Amino acid sequence: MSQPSLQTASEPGTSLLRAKFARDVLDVAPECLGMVLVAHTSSGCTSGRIVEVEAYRGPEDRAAHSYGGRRTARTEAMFGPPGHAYVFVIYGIHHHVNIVTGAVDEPRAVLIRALEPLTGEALMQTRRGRPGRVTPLPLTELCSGPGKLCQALDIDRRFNGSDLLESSGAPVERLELRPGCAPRRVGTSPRIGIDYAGDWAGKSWRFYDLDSAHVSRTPHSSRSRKETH
DNA sequence: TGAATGATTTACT
DNA sequence: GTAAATCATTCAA
Repeated sequence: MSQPSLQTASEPGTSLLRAKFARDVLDVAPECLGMVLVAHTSSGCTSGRIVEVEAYRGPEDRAAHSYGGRRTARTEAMFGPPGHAYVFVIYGIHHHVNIVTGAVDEPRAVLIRALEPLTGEALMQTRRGRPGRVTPLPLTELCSGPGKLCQALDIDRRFNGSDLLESSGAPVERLELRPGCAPRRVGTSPRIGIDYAGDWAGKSWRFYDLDSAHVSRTPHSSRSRKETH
């Protein structure tokens, strides 16, 4: 435990922060809680604090797209350097965004499942609004799911493979990950929507801020918890 | 070339 | 509680 946490990383460049993401995805995932995801797009800037994530652990994890080392056009970004984005489409409708972890050729990643909106709430409402809806969505419904937050922040595959840690010289449209404030208490649970993965579905590789009202769902009887300080 | 399948969300009963 | 929406991606042929 001699390594500083993601939250306290301060550096002129990005090499130190990137080194954090080069570690095992199971160590990195809970430390992503509290970090801030910022989306700079042509229509404006939106951001949110990460309050829920899941770890997908490369070739041995049957729930991961890279299970068995499957390296395809879709999963290519997961084999790239840590600190980059892996964005994919699910159900032909929704986008999901991950933070690539581990060394190059280790296809492991942290799925971002929920955010607490910080900036650009009006823009999020516009993007998340459905035709016919008159009243705005509750704040807790804007980014409380992996598909919802991608819609709110206008994240799609144009960000696939992009560097989340390098902001200088970046294109106008970019995704950025910044250090933030770690949660007081971290809850764990099995991952959502991967029942097909057999024994791997039982692993408690979902991590969330126990004190946040912005998680995608609060487990009915989750007793697993751990204090962070 | 074609069939099967989702790391989901939303609306509806 | 159940079901529809909707298509990129994968894999078999």
